[in-house]
Amino acid sequence: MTDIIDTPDPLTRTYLPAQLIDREPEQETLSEAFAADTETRLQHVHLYGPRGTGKTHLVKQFLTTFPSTVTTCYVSGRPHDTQYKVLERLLQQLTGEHVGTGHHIADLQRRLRDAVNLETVVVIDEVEFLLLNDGDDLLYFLTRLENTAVITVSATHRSLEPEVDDRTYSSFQPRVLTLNPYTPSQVRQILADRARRALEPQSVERTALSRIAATTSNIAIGLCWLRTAAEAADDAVTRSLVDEVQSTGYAAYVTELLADFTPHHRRLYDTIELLDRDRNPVISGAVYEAYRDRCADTGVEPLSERRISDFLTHLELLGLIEATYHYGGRKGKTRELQLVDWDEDTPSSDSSSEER
DNA sequence: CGTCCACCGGAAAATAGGGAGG
DNA sequence: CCTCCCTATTTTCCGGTGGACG
Repeated sequence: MTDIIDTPDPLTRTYLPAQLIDREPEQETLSEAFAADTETRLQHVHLYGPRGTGKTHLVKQFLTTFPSTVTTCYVSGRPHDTQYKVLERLLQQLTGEHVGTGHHIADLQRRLRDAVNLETVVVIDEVEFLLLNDGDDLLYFLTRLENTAVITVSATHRSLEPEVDDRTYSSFQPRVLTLNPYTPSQVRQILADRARRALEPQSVERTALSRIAATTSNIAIGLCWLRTAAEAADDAVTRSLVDEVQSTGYAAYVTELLADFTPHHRRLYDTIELLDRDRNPVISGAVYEAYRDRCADTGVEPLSERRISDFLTHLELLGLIEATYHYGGRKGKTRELQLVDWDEDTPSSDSSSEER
């Protein structure tokens, strides 16, 4: 049993490649928005792109291009889903001071206002979680700050206009940037690049990558899948090995996504996965009942139905489940839930692997 | 045309924690 | 230590929804 993994880093989602593949136009647009000659006022930007299109990488890469006269901050709205948490994080990044809990929001806002005497660029990644949980107060505050440009990033909202108050949007007025999903050949190229950096030379079959690329355009899924295959490989990642570990790879992706959430999120997801075996939509009430039973089996105190309703929305925002909302009608007011079929067009006996 | 499905989702309150000043 | 302020998480409460069925 030989290990074909030399350096695991490039196969993880936190790995930031020095060069992004096929995102030059977007990098261009970003630089334009912040070009020195566009008046004195910094421009706000909203970046939209489905999961696994390289939003976070693009924006992090972009932050490194600023001269030292500009301060940059990066915060993700997923763990930091309240105004308070984001402000706390920003203060820590800007001034190094660590504020605990228990202070007034207005107090943190005042301290932050004092801290941004230099030009500052603030990125709020996965902003949909912040908006869902705590509304747009923070966005209103930040976009009205002097010397500060805000870059919001979302995998779910193409525009934030319908999501925030009019007064917030009017001070935000972002330039909107959209990332399109990668094409299969781009996915293959990106995965090949990562594999070359992480694995032994010649250890990945070309058709193995094609198989992944033909199944998903989400790079994060692709990476998990490839990594899972590489970990299981004896001496090479073959196409059949990739087929073999397909569901394990996706499971690893789910686990990675849910790692930032509570064990109840995980339990809830597992519950739906079980109910979804027959691929029929299931309504939220039934999901809650099954969840409660599951808790009873494991001796865990279940959360309330209202709370779980919010957690279902989280899973939906993560792109793990699909929900059809019924606001009344014969079915009453409810949601029909289903796992996302991420590998819908998985070719069971495929002969049309793209080759070039 | 009235009724009913079934829980969405807003609001308030309960609970548990921390910080600052007396 | 007490008091009074804050945030965070979860529970409790409940009005409201609209198409199909009778």
